[in-house]
Amino acid sequence: MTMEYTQVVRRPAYEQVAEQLREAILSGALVGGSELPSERELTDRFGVARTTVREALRALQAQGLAVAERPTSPLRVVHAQDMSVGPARDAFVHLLRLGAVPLSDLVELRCALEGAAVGAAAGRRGVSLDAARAEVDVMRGVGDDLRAFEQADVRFHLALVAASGNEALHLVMLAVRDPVGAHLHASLRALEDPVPTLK
Amino acid sequence: MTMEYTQVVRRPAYEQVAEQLREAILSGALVGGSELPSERELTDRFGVARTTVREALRALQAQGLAVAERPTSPLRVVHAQDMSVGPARDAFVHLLRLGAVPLSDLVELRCALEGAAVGAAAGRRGVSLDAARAEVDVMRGVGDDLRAFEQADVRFHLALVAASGNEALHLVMLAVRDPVGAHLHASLRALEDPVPTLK
DNA sequence: CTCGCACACTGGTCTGACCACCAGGCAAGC
DNA sequence: GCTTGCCTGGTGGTCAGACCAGTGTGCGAG
Repeated sequence: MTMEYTQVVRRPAYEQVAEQLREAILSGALVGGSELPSERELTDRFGVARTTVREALRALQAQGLAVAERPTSPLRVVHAQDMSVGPARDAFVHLLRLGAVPLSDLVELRCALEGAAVGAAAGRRGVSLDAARAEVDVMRGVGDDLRAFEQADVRFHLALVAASGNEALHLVMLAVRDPVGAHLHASLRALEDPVPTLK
Repeated sequence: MTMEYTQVVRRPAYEQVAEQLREAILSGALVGGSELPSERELTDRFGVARTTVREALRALQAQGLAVAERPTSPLRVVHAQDMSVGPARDAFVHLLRLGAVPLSDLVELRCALEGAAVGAAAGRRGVSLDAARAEVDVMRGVGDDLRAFEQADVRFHLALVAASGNEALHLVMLAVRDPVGAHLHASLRALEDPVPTLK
């Protein structure tokens, strides 16, 4: 018979440790807000060296699943509600800076988000759009101050999605805000200072 | 006079190393697809121990900025076009599993995305919606097979955003797809197997 | 021209040590 | 009583040095 062979997989130990810890956090076995076991204890539990454990922890940290209040203090499991922005936003920032996504696409995405937000907000009772309206007034009043206009604009977008009560919309808007803002800033600077600051 | 004090900041070395490498990648100083310097060389360049360098590399890896083709092979700087899905999708998966974002919100987000996608696709010439239409036909034909229906549905959503040519829409849709799919699967399984598999 | 071995890399892992920092306990001082 | 100050144990941060297992390369033997 023809034997079925499978690819040999060699996964580094630090990855396996990270994987197990990640699963423990996502499954709720490690409660949000609580302290992770100390590095030395994890060393014992997993039967690997401390360096290995530390590499795994750095990965979890980069993904936002573990956070350190202060440097030199034990890592804590992230709280569900704190989790939101960090990693997702970073991912968008990276994508934009790498040029994988044009700015115009992001703006279009933002439009889509807020269209949906308005719809969702309209369907909820007791929702106040005052915050959003206030920003519109600000924008009307700033005149030629492009920066003030832009900032009010950003707050307007956020106020809209916040009113919708949709966490996912809010989150993506938050993630999109910084990259878009950074690009706008760069564009404004280029307008005001025709000579680019070449290194 | 009252002296102005500022908080003392202590940033770990591994973080500073990661920061510098991150900036080098995002700024293009390290070209996408090229190999990162070896750990030992980075050790010399940054003047830190190899363990420190490795912790920094694990962080970059977790963020998707550096990738290893095989384990035990040098890390490569991520290609802009490859960057897209990984980290952002992971972030959504984590958010959903942590319960920070209800599934309904994600579905609503998906609706918004594809509304925008249809609009964008309509504005482009030479765009074919055939792929999307085909999936609709599939969904019409599957009858009671919920799984097949669901898979066609996912492909339909993706085909729509792909037709729009908007990278940002496409990206977010990709990021949302897996988490939504996983939850739907779990729900389906719960329907078919009324007795939850308690540990 | 090819085969095969040695060598020079790479990342992966471990050991064991030292440091700075922080919190708790506890005793000496007010 | 309360404060002050020290000591101590535990934490993360960092280091140097070592070994291993893979991998690619080049050079010499056949």
